[in-house]
Amino acid sequence: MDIQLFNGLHDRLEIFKPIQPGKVTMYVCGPTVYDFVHIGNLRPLVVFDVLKKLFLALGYQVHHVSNYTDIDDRIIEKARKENVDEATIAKRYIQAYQQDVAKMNALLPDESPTVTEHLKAMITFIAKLIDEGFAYKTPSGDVFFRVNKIKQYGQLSHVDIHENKMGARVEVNPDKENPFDFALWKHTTQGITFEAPFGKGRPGWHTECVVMIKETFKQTLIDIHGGGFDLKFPHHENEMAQAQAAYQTPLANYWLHNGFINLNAEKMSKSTGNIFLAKDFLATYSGPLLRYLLLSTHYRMPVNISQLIIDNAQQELKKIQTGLAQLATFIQLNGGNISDQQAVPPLTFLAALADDINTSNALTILHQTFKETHALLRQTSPSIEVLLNRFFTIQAMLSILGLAIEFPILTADDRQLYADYVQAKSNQNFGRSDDIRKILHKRNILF
RNA sequence: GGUUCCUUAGCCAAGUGGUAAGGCAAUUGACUGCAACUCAAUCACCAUCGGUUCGAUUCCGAUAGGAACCUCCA
Repeated sequence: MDIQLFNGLHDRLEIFKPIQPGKVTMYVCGPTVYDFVHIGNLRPLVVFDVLKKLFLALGYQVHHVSNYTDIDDRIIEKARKENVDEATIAKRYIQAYQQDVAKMNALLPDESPTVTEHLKAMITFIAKLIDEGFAYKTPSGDVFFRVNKIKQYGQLSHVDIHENKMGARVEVNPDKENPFDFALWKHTTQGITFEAPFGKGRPGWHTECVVMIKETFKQTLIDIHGGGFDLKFPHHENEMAQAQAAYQTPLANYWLHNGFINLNAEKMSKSTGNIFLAKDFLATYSGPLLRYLLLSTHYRMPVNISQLIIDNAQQELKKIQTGLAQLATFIQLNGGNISDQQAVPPLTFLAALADDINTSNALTILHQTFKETHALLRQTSPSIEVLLNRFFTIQAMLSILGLAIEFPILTADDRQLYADYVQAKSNQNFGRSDDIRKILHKRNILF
């Protein structure tokens, strides 16, 4: 099955062709660990997790890397404020992030490199760019990339370096040869600093991903590079420019960007306080709910979050939860054995996801399957074998979508209680049957 | 100013050059001891105005409204 992806490099849908047949190399820009992440930070996590699971389901071998930016001005600032070192801050928020990832039921990347681990390689990389004339040192000690040397610059984000509209909003550093030139190395004496042949300082953000890709994949060109839309410029454009300079490659063949999550129809922003931290959402609601919310919209479209929309999604998710629990219960009460079993999701389901990760359509197929299954359950004596088949099919779909939906595994006590319930009802002892019903309802067995 | 993008029923949302998937909510009916669950049925002139076309929600242009990026940002 062909996978079609919207490639931001060419702004069109393209059939995915891996560099090596059957293998996918995928790098997703990870969080800067200076604070707790908000729910928007979790969108790329979900999008690329589904894509990864699709690749795996289709038999690809996936090498997935996602970094932590652990050297950054905001981290340094926070460390100074709290009077601790930068590593303490980074460690704290990496741990917090990982807890969120676990709750979102996302597969961990195969590698999660950090800037501090790859500093030496970054310094070597920057030195090479200077040697080859792609970068220059300014009197103040910064090292800038020379965008004029890259004829493809602007390919990804459609910026025109000759238009020179930059500086309309921000004062341009007079040391820059071109306003679009960006820092590879910042000379500084504040916060954590590192020794380099071109001076004491710390690396700029855009270099880390280029270097980490080379270091982790041992390749200068990978298949997929992903991240949020806002990363397109300047971050990804600048990564690509460095790769063009150092490796003569565009760094990745497919550049994927997810849309934003808005809160009450406004961009999430710390300064305005319009922000929903992931840990708060996950504590108030659940991982599956956030997953469901994100999956119901195409990944390139914005998602708006409001109380109304959350409530709505909760209703929808409840249907799936109820449906799965009912199916699981019925099968077990009728002698079926629900144990782990491999099942293949419907072809239509995979095809939906293979069509530029159309999770919305994939959910439609999930809903259809539930509807058909409910119809089966209403029959007088449905085939357990057929129902089991349905159950595993649904499980396979949920697994790719990453929706961790719980269902009951009946204990002897559950079974006895259920038998009592049926008995009480047939004896028209409704007081007792209602009591038992309440217990079974709590156990996710009766509804 | 430059560059992207969006506008589909009360809500969420997919999609296509030949007259609109799916879900939630709602209404009606069935099932039930009563409920719940579930099932069935009902529920859209695809922002506006032009153009191209035998035919446009789908392509092109304009208008209105909204968003993002151009500065750290998922």
